[in-house]
Amino acid sequence: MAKKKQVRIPQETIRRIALYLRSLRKLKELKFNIISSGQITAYLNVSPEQFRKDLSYFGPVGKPGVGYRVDNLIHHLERILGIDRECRIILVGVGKLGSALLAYPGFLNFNFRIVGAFDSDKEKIGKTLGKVRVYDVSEMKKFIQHDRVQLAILAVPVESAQHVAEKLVACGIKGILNFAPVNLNLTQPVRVLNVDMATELMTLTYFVNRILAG
Amino acid sequence: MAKKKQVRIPQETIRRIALYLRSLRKLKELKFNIISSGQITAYLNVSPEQFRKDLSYFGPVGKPGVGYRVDNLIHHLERILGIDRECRIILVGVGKLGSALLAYPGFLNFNFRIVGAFDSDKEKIGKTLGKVRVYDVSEMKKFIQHDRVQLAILAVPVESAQHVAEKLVACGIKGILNFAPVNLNLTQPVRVLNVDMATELMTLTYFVNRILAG
DNA sequence: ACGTGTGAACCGATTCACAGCA
DNA sequence: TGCTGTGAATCGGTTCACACGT
Repeated sequence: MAKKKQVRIPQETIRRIALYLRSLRKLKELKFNIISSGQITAYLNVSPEQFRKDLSYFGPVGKPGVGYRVDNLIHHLERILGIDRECRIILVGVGKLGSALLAYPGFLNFNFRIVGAFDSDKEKIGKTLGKVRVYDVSEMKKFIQHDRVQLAILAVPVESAQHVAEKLVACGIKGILNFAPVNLNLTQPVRVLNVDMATELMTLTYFVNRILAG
Repeated sequence: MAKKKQVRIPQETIRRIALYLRSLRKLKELKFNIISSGQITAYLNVSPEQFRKDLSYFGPVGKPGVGYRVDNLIHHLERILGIDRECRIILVGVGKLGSALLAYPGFLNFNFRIVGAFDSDKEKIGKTLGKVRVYDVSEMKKFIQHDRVQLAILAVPVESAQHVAEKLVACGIKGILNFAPVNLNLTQPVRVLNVDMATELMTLTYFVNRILAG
């Protein structure tokens, strides 16, 4: 995955690439073979120039005067993101939200497989939700190391989030998708992405009030 | 809510203000009365300067040489975001994810109240989850207009998301928190915020591979 | 002619540096 | 002195404009 230049790649570029990929999958289903930057961005709130610029960080892939081969581009983007092979993930915290996430079909579509769920509630341990079995948190380390798991979804209550996150990092986890409404403080080289519904709603409220104010 | 200048306020500033608010609530619980920009940002991955700059868009609120009164600042930020009074929201799509969101306690903490849930499944209509009753989608308009609801959480399957979103806008909804993995195309003045778990995981995978590569 | 790829120009957000108040 | 508030400088990302390949 050779970066072309020493130029730093914006995080937003990566996020958009994930978006392009989702869109391309749909276009492929609809039997598109070749598409242009204008076609793919038409329904994405992204300009064609932005799309081409995003791709340019990773080297040429389209044909001037023609466009992009859909298959080719999908594979290219999957390689960039590192999801061209199966990514094993674990889920910690099998409450209401955690259970819902276990059933979320979107993950498998993109080569993510939840290999285990973990909780400290004896009631839940041993059960199987969807196709995923729930284990005791004390078994996390074994799992993470045996299956070379890099990513964890954290869906525990806010009180235990920091503690569990530290434990995950100690077990070797490199990326955390955090659903707990708290800022995790971790020193190790871990990447954390927060998904915070309440914060999103507050942001939305602000902008809605702006719309209504004119 | 007088904006001080004609300067456009960055969206990230608004998102961070929501973050500050969450943090301040916690500090208040811990009996802090006065805090400085350094104290509040210490655990937030935000610099004190950034914090002060963010606040500066909305006029002075702290005391030089002293800091900020926690109570005062909380109220100030709530007013900025428009959540100083109760915000009524609805939820559409009572599947696994929708049900989990109904039970999410974080909303109420910030003055959001889900006044109704909607689904097209006759099995679900009439039931009460948590304290929220599930209604037929055909009753949405009545609700939205009667309760002056501005915000909707969209948790329907991806196939119906665009259709339902259009319906919501037609009913007068001004902001949508969209959990369906699709880019909604809406022309009216509506604000859409997307929460897409698969996209987040892909982004995370990219950065984790970067960490491991050095 | 058409559409990609990309350096350059532009624009907006963050960081810096400091004036001013308690 | 300590900390806020903010113009100015810097930095990074997006947009523009166009050279090049088909």
